[in-house]
Amino acid sequence: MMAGRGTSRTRLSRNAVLGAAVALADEQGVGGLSMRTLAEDLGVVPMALYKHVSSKEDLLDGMVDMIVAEIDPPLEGQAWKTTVRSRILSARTVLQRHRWARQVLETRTTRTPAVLAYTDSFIGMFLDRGFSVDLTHHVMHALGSRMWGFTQELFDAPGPAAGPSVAEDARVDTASGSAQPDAAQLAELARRFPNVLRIAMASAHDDGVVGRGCDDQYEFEFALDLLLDGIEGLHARGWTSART
Amino acid sequence: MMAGRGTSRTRLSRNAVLGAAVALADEQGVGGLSMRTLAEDLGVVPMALYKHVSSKEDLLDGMVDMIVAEIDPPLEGQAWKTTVRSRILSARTVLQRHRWARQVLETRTTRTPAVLAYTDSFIGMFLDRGFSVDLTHHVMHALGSRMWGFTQELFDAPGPAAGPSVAEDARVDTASGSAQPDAAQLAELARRFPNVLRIAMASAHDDGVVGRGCDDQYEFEFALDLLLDGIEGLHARGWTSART
DNA sequence: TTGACGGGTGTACAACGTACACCTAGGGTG
DNA sequence: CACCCTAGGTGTACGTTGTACACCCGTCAA
Repeated sequence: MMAGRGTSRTRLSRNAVLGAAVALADEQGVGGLSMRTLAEDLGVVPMALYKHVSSKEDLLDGMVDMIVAEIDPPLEGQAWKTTVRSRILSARTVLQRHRWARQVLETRTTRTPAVLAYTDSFIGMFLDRGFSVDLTHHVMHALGSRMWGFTQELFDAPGPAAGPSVAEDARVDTASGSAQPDAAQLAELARRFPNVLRIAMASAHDDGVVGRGCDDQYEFEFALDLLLDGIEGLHARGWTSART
Repeated sequence: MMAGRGTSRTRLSRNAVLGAAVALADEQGVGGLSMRTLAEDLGVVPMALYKHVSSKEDLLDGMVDMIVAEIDPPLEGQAWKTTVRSRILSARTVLQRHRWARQVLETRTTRTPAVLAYTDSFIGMFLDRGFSVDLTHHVMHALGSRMWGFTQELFDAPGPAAGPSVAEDARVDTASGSAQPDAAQLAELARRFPNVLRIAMASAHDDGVVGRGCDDQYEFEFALDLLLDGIEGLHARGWTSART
């Protein structure tokens, strides 16, 4: 008796759990997503989830991975501007579809492989079209808040994510300091995320291609001035959005 | 016995509570801020806080108000660009000083009077320098993510915040729909936040000064294209940040 | 047949936000 | 002076959260 509940007792899986979590967050918001509500949603006891997800943090990381996968791949054979533009707009529609995502992303500290892969591909759209590493670096910072809020902490401590699934016990942990990634990890990193590495290397030593290393303040002002200069131009020529 | 704890038992106040909360969040992060830890910090029992703060939500709103007050007022008698630029940079240093703020702002739904006042003054920097309502509208959207993340939900449902202190039971509440602000509230609103109102009115009926009403998608693309055009220019002329 | 093991269960605990009843010090009024 | 009213701090208690730990069962390899 009490065998299942209507539907046949199909086994759970990490994907099933993540999928249900995303669906639940979509309709209830992130506030309505607890291990208990999610478990009930799956017709299972709360602790069952921990066989597929190591913690709620891990669950949220997995959910982010899922929606990152929804972002369209970059267009092929188009001008950089077209490609970047459509990619960003695709990311935006994904974030619109999952309105909890912005809030969740804001709290995430671990970069999972899926997120790194997206970032890497994103950087590639510039580098592959002949952008300099220097300019690409600044452009990524400028676009960050549009892509979504990954800002300064992108390039320091790239260690955490190397495994084929989710990093095991990886956590960035305030002031650990001793987490030096070993050579094997670095090599794996270089193979899978070459563009990230190029950018990271360039900003590591300030004698490199990038003028003054990675200065948050500078990055911020770079993006800001870009906006302001554009605005100034519109204002000067009496721009208006109306067809008039 | 147990009268106070070293220091004389000074009475609490809303400001004292908020100040302690900000200080605690500054050093512990928002995760380390609970009603219990905050109470202990103040040498008081948790429930005592509720005499000065109606809920934790209210506490967070108050904390936001506190740091908004730290942002410098706009410069007088300067070009709009100088004024806006320095104001945004001031806001940025405040957010750097209180690193929990970004995360908290992302979850806030109620706009308190202090926040509205800041926004209003911000809009004024453009309007007072001769910017059109139309352009100012779009510019505010474009700068939003830089100022901080108030985005589309700025202009719909302006009701909540009218009282001299914090709005009493105001909450935006999903799909309430029946919360029509009465005339008195509107008048008060118009008196204290005239610029907000002008922008809001303009986007309310699409025959107004703003071309197509307030279309989120359009706003997003507006800001995006501003950035992209600027980037394109830099790329074309081989821009680099190095002194070389 | 057996034994290991992947995966669902049950109980339990600490920490959270906060409702509710209570007590108490201090000050305005008779 | 006696009064009591009230602003503000206290104590207890409840429901909800994440999750540790022990358990148990169904499936498959040997």
